[in-house]
Amino acid sequence: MISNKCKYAIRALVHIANNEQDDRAVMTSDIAREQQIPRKFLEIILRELRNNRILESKRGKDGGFRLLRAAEDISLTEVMRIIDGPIAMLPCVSLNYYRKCDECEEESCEIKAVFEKVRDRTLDVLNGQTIKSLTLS
Amino acid sequence: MISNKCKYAIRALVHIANNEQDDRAVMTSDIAREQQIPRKFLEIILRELRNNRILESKRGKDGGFRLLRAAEDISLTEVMRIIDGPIAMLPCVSLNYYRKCDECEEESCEIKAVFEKVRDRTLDVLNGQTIKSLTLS
DNA sequence: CTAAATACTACTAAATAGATAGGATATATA
DNA sequence: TATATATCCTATCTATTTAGTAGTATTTAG
Repeated sequence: MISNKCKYAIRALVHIANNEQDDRAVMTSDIAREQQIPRKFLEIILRELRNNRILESKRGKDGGFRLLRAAEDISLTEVMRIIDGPIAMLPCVSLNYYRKCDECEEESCEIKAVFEKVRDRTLDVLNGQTIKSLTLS
Repeated sequence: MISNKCKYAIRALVHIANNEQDDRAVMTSDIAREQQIPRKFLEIILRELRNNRILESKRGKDGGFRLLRAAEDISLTEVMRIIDGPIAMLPCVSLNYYRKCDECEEESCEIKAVFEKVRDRTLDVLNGQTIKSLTLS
């Protein structure tokens, strides 16, 4: 399962992509209202996306958030990894968050191969997806 | 990510499948030692698998656990669902643990379709796997 | 100056993960 | 029938993660 936080992050980014126009930033409170996301929690999420160079922010009146890159250059996997960490089902088959298992030798691990395949099929689907491909247009 | 508990469960079942012979039950302490799983934690896991009709147990001296069904009739997904619950990445695309999202209308949900595909590709891999297919032989 | 927005720090409550402790119960065998 | 040995069961524990909330500081357009 992905976390609620991650689902919120994706929905927020899609909302921003759908509502960015004329260089106007999109406000947290608008996203929160329309996407039904708790506002203060959303603040944390948007700041995290900004810290990871997915969004840029503008403070003060007429402030808000904008995509830092084009929507088609923000991949779904990048967002998921920022918010939830690894996508793989086992640490020892993770491409971006690899960690050796404590109790098994990898050469002889029976279950590793299966979860490598799961990872590959999962990424086959997710790698093609961007914030752009999730928007209405 | 699957939990450690789930990984332990899979490894324990594979161990039992590899070591069942002459109708002798396999003891918790043997599995714990050879698979490097904390013994008391493993007890809980094995009992849970017994309660879900994956294993049968025998108490007292010469006691232990045996597979209740043939190893090729115990699917990996069944074990994963018993221990960890849903396999899907969103409640609203889960086949066995479906739950509606609070904040989105499913007909117009942008992200649902992607995670349905991930679920299908994941199950393509996992459905073919059984405890038998993970054993040495 | 002021209203309105994000930034930041700190805190909280509930659930889950990953166990451990200790005693009750069953059973093979001497 | 006594005993050693195994599972069964209840309770408890600690740390981490999840999902937020509260309150204040800072920035900025007008």
